[in-house]
Amino acid sequence: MLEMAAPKYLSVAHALEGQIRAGRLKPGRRIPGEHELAKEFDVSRGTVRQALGVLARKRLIRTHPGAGSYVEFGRERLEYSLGWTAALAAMGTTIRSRVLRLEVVELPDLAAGLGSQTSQFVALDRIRLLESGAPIGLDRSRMPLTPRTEPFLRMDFSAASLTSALREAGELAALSEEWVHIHRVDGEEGSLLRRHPGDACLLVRRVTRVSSGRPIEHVESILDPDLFHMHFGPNPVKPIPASRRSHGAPESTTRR
Amino acid sequence: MLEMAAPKYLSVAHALEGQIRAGRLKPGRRIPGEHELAKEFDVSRGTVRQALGVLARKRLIRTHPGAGSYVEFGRERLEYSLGWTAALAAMGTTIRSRVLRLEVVELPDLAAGLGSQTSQFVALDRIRLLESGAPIGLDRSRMPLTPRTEPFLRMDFSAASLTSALREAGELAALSEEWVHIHRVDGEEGSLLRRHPGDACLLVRRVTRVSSGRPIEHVESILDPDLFHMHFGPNPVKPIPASRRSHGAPESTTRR
DNA sequence: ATCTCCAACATGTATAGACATGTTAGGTCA
DNA sequence: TGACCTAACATGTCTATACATGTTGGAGAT
Repeated sequence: MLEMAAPKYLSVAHALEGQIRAGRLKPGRRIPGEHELAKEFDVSRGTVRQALGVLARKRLIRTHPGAGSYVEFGRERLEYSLGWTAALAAMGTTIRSRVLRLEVVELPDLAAGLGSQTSQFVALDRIRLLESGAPIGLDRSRMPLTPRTEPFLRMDFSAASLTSALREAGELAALSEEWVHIHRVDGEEGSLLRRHPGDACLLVRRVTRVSSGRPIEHVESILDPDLFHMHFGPNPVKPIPASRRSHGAPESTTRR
Repeated sequence: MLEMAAPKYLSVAHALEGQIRAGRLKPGRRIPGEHELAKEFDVSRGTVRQALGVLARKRLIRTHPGAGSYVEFGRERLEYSLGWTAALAAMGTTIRSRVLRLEVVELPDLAAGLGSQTSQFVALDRIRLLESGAPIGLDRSRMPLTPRTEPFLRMDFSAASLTSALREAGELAALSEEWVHIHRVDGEEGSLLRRHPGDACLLVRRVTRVSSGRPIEHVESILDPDLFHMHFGPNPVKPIPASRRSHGAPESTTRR
């Protein structure tokens, strides 16, 4: 069968991707520049730029104006579900945290959503960085302001664990609930995470409660999607209510 | 403070995004064409195309060669965690399924990973479509081939529920486990889902087992990330092992 | 040996033009 | 009225050129 020719920019992207995945272009190393690739593939520099754009969106390369494009393939996926400590251990390295914000804020909507008795929260925002300085995540934690959490305002959370701080304050986590979205970063988030505005990242929203159901933490984490995945379970399968079962409704009610 | 001028293509993108979010460019409607926008903003058509590329990557618009670009803002997010049936009900509409593949395949690696006694699986691939025909997800289910699942090979899964079929075959789901990733679609997946290769989608991998631990289904679902999110819990928080707790290791061991 | 400067590299942005391919609407014909 | 055809629209791809901005390495001075 005669295969329709792909556009040149996709052919170039495919060829470079093949070299990256085969290890001929190695992680951390610079790939040939745009002008050089244009000569090599006998295409225009614009076509090369389009191809590199494809590779950049696949997170195979990262371009640095003035310096060149570097291979990023080979980064290991990390499991975030158990929090940063587990991710840290799995990576065999340390991560640094930089506190972006630590103050009291008034959030009535969040209070209503959580069933919190107070609408004042300790707001702790941190960016997580590899030793190299590369950002890998952004955390926005909100803890109801109580006598137990008020001392957090004077803690150094670049070095301290919030989970530990909560525990030591007597706030024993018993129940958590999570939502996972794809989140497209805005300009500020993009700037912090070294992403382009609109880029897709993993957003995990977690609510933690004590055994009585009182919320102790609400956190939204924006995670590098090429570094992290989520893992849940094993969990019991929730039985389907009998009324729904008896109908035996198929997933699709429209015949193809 | 003197603010550095954004590139023209970002200014154009921002202006159009503002119109979309303000409702002046309405969902489903065509936006002005590239030539018209070039005149309107007094920039080149290439600059307009770059701006539209930004909006396309943000899923605010979708372009159709020859026809124009249409606004997509306003699509509702759906929760996938309880499966297609729940998503379907929440949407207040039906979805159609198209079977792409239904056959027996040999998958020793998957068998090893699942602890399955057989390395033969019933492979059922389906694409999920809205009534309009728009694709919203892609499912690849693998069921160990047993006398109970062998009849699946002759079932019409464009209309039938796999979950129901398993239950009616006596395979009672008791335990499930899930992983959530961002997945960048390849050419074939992109073509099926009307996405560009490299686009980020939500990939949910779920393993379901009966109470004895025997696996009955392994499914990978690729979901439109702008339509779906995941929800987990409320679940009990797993206590941290005492040995780790006693060390009191902070999340970050490196002081800023 | 170190510092400074600058040329030569890199990528980013913008423009213009040409051609390919897809879609649509209107005119013509049966 | 419906079918068909085609012109005029749309976007996609490709090329070339020019200029802006960032980085790097080497030469020269101290």
